Amino acid sequence: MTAADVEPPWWTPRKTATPRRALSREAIVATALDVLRAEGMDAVSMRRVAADLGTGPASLYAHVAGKDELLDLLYDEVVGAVPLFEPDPARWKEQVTQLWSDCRAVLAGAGDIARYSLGRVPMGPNALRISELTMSVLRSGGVPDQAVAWAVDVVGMFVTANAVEDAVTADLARKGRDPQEYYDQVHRYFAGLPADRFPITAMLVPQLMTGTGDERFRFGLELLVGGLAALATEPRPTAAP
Amino acid sequence: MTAADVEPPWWTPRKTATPRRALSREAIVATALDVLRAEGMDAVSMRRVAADLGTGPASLYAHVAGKDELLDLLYDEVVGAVPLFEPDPARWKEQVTQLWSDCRAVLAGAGDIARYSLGRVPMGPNALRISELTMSVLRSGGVPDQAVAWAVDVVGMFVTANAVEDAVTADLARKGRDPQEYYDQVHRYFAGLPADRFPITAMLVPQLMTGTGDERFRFGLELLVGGLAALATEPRPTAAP
DNA sequence: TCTACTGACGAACGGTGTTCGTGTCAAGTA
DNA sequence: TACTTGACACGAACACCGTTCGTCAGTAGA
Repeated sequence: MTAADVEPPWWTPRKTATPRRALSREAIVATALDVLRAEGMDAVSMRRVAADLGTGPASLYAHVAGKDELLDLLYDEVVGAVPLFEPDPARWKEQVTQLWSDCRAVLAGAGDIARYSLGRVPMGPNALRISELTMSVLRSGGVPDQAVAWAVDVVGMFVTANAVEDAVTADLARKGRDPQEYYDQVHRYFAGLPADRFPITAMLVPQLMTGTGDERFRFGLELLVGGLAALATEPRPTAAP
Repeated sequence: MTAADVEPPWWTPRKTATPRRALSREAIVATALDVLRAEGMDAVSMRRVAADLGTGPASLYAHVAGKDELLDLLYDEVVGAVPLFEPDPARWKEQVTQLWSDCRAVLAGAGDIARYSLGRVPMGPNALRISELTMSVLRSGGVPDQAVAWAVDVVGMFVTANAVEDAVTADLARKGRDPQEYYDQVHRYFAGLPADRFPITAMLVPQLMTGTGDERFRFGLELLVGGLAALATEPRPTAAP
């Protein structure tokens, strides 16, 4: 983490720079990340993280204000893995699609932490860099400023919600249940619905059950990017002050 | 509830039709709904619902498989308040916009239960009727079947995610914190960001902070509906391709 | 060397979802 | 009418959770 000097004001600063023992904010976040990847959000508890560090839960509170702050830190650590790049106005549509797809992939690959970030607006340094890049790319494509600002919000929601859905099925798989079994159950349920009251649902069962999560994500992303492109005026030169 | 005969197969059926005492699945869901509206999702616990019914938590498990099932039932009860209507092909865009706005309003008005439904696909009878109507309206507008099927998923996510965000701020207000104070804090944070590393974020602070939740929702909805309209093949009464 | 401070941590508080075993009462049967 | 049956009610307990308090120990500064 090279940008730790940009932090929301409500993140409690480390009390001292020279911890006497091995415990530290970084070690706590790293341990929590291990637990998250291995067993999902439900397993990330203060007690569990403390136990993995060989101590008791009370020890964590010297470095982290509480579980909420730990999850904030954890989330920002996760999205730090999203690859950034230089905006290219000629390829702005491909670039936003790439960026948001990467976000989804990174989030879905780190357990169901996306679920936590849904309500709040992520404002850690890494999340901010992603927002900045998103807005930079959209602006270079000629999307109006107000649309750029709101698009970050809207698409952030969409990406997060999609990652949650992905993580839920991944969680299903980890907990031993076969996701295919679940989908089969849903399929049978749809197919058995009374066709007089749910005619279209019954008719569209094949279409409803088609498509991987990724295909559905691409579909929604195209709707959104297409809508933004329709709002764009002339592409403007590279972002200048 | 007039359509209780359409239920997902994993909802545990009531054990008997003649409960000996006042406890029943309906009474449990109704009590949970009261708690949800009054104090939000966090307050909806087995113990709390049981206490409000004048009994202990163990008593609920004869009527409900567990907390997950209770929340499933609760969610479907909530979305039962969304008003339905007859599809009119000439006004399909206004109709979907209306329907999804109503969904958001109903969800946001019932605490933060939207948070729960994010991962799973809602399949209660009331949620199914909304899906059916959505697909009916989209199809009447000439949207291709595959796009119709996926749109239900995508827009469902969008609406739910939006309702969650609304509910979070509403929850903030209920818990005594002034939401304006929070927004001011965010405003100051954005305004204080180093302009050399976050030039666009700094530049767009006014646009980022503008707009009510409803305005932002409308913006995203227009992007999605516009994208769907662009996919429509049938001769459409309104705009031309 | 002494003092002040701060991180570590055992113990406990009040909460959660869920299960077990037992009690109790209403309906069905003889 | 008397008896049996079985579903519902529910107290108690289990295994967790986040968080706080008070104490202890060891280091940094005077």
